[in-house]
Amino acid sequence: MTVTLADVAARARVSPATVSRVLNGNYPVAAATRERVLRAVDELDYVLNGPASALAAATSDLVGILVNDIADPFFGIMAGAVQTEIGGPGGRAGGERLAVVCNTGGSPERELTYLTLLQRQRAAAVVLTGGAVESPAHIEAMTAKLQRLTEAGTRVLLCGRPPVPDTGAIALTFDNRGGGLRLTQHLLALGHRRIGYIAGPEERTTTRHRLEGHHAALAAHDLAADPQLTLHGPYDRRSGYDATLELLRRDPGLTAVVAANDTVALGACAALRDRGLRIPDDVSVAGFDDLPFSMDAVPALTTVRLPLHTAGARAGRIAMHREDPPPGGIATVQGELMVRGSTGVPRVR
Amino acid sequence: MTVTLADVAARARVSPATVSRVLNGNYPVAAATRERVLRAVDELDYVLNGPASALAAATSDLVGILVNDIADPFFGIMAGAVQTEIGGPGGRAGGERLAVVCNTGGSPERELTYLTLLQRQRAAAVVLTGGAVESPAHIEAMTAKLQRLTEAGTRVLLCGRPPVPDTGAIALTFDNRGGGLRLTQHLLALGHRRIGYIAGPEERTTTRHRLEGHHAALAAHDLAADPQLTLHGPYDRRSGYDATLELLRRDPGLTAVVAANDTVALGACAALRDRGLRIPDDVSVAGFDDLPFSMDAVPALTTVRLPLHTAGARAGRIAMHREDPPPGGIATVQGELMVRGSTGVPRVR
DNA sequence: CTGTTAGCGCGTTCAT
DNA sequence: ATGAACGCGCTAACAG
Repeated sequence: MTVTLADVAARARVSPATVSRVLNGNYPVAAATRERVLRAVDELDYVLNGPASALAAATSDLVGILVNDIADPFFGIMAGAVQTEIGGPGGRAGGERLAVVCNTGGSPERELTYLTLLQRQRAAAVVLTGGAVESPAHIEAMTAKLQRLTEAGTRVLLCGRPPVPDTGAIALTFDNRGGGLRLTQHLLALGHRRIGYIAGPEERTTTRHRLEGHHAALAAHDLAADPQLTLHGPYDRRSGYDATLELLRRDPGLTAVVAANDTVALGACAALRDRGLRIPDDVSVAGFDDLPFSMDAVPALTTVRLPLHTAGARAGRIAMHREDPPPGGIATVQGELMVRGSTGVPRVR
Repeated sequence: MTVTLADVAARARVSPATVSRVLNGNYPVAAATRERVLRAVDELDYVLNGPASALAAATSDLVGILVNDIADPFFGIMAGAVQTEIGGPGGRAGGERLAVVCNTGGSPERELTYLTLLQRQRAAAVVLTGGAVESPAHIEAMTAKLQRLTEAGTRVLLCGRPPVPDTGAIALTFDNRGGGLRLTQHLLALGHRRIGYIAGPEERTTTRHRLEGHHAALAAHDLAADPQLTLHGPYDRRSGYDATLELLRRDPGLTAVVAANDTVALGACAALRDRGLRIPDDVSVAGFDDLPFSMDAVPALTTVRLPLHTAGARAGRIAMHREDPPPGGIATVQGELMVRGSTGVPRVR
């Protein structure tokens, strides 16, 4: 029924091994016979059997990419960058890798399950993006799983994620703490003192690090963070909207809101507008990530730009052994403070 | 080195066949022996070899999703919806499918190459999203390729894409024409007569259909489309920005701009603001798709909502045979006009 | 440079 | 309900 390598070999009057060599292009083959083989391939419309090939060669051309939410450009940009670098379709043969993008939805269980699935596929590499859940149980399970993967020869990259010690995983970590620090420094320098903070989901590294930066900036001004002015929520618009209303309720004298990311910040802006407050005249707003839409917000969003594309591309190259891993297997990637129209000096009262 | 099914069998003191049966859960196995097997699996940390399994069973648990740009939420939302429905990680065994998201970048060649790669992996299903390139050569190549795939037992879904006749592919098509029609009708009803149109890339079905709707609405008012007021460009902010400036140059009396999609519309808004024009007082702006950020634009964007999530989810279910295909294998999905603040009556001059 | 020979690890008959 | 044996389609030695 379906055409196999043997069929091609028969038609080209060569051995199956020769066909395999032509297709993989790893061994020398006479130009004439190669031509015959390729012609036979075309004539028969032959398509290599991936699973069989992977089984025999004990390798695979699959690369896994784990993301929290594929619909969020934060992850889409990184995933896209990884994919362009792992050697997507280009020339006729070889080196063509398929990216398996796995949506964990932020669930630790699904994260582990997907890793098992990728291990099952004998993936060539796995790139984990976004923050990690910090529960001890999950950390332990992840450590074991990543160990198993690297031992099996799968290259493991952590992109925008803290290192996982003793696993052989290579980490390109975002400096969320530093970014959060500079952002709040900026607000403090403008004169803000009563700053609301809409944090991300609890028990996640990204949330904690950004918040730590915020606290560090406050501490440098001898200010303590008011626990009443810190709310947690998911990375969506709704969270920013609701949290902002709640913050205003708790402290109507608020002059600035720092959001977990740009999407949340957009929700915050909407809530402020609905309350009749002007940005930044009445309340300043800051985001994080600098997603593409942030510069088109009105006013444009002050935020911390993360080099998502660059980091993803680098992760992809390292995964494919086309670039050396950073010394010690760990690199910290800095964010850049982007001051735009959504932040200004606090109103005088 | 690596643990195989035989190792598990030995430890559980059963035959490899029994282990296989336990793992796949398709044949009756005594509860006691099943327990022994599962214990052995855990103790040995056994992970099934996907390629070997796929080779022997001649099936795969991979599902391909083709998108133009994974960083664009338009595609991210659909891809995420497909993925939730194809049976991601859930219970212990079986039914766990991996979504292979392939970024074509809008290139016909890469689209075909990815399809070959997926065919090579013997993918269980393939979902193609977004518009199609309309060149005769590509249509012919696609027809052949999709035929080949469906013949090989791969379920092919077109999500937000026109049908490809004679291929067995199931199509859930967006009514881009109707959406474009209603959008321009809305502007005409407001009194606009000089409307600029920033179309998507040329030679694509989505671009053509939305434009056709625009023209149909104009024709219904006995208006002809001014070719000078239609510009083509990619689906990005920059295109909207540049095209808007060019449109204003060609016709400073313009009262409305219709954009290929919301992202382009955001660029258009930015250009208008930079020119000192108010929205919608001086110029109305309309987008398409209703991506999440569109309601947070200032003013909120008038646009056509496409049920991206719903359509993706349905495509996923049909792909997995969990829902019947539409009659004739073709369904048209309507968009909904969302009138918001970015459109209003034209200025009086 | 090319053909021959063995598996890769698993699913699936066929027996029992 | 379980075991034995074969083959899925391909790659990787090893000859020649």
